[in-house]
Amino acid sequence: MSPPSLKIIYNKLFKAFGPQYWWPAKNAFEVIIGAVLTQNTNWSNVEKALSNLKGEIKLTPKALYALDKTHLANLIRSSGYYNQKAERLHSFCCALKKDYKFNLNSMLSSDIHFLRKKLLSIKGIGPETADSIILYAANKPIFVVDAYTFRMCGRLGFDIPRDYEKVQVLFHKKLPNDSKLFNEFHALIVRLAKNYCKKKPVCYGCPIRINCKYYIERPEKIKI
DNA sequence: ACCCAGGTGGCCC
DNA sequence: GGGCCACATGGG
Repeated sequence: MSPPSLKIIYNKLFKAFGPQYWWPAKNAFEVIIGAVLTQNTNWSNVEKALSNLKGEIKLTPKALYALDKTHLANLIRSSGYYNQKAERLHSFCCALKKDYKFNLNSMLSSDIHFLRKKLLSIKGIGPETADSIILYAANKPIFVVDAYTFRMCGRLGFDIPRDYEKVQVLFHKKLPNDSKLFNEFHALIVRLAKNYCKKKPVCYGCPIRINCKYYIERPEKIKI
């Protein structure tokens, strides 16, 4: 049995859940901060950290840069890994200051491939965080792969390794190069994961009928 | 008392 | 290039 097409999966998810209005932030810089804070972390913990941060400073690159790192770490404590994340937010601001004089718009309006390389060169920004920034802060078409994407692909029976770039190439190959579609699709996959397929082997009511047993029998491929 | 969450970098082989 | 580990909180 071959896995269904990605376009069909997208249509089913959209029909079931509707538009997701991502990213949950009110400007590009907030997207970036959220993207770093949510690394391997529950979003509700990130919201508390963001709210603390907003209570302390105006959310601009310059103001964040000026914040003492220990103080910053304390403010974002609820998001976990707070020392690392304070360091990561600071290094992003350093790069922005150094290469763009704190002008975020200038950075985000650069060429998509150049922007990705620039972001990946910043310590603490890996492929998923970089792509989230490109898609949700810069509004440029790139597909964001995450743990849920691997899980979904595994459970649907896609014959592909758990490899960020390879899965991304698959999505780019099978879908139109449309930032609006990439935006909704990634958000819908997160939505799907929050509603279904956590622990139960069969997810009743799941709009794309994921059956985890299918994957468990093929451990050499994408792990759940 | 576990287990998990919208990852990343460092170190080892 | 893959396999492990540290990083840490809050909710189920």
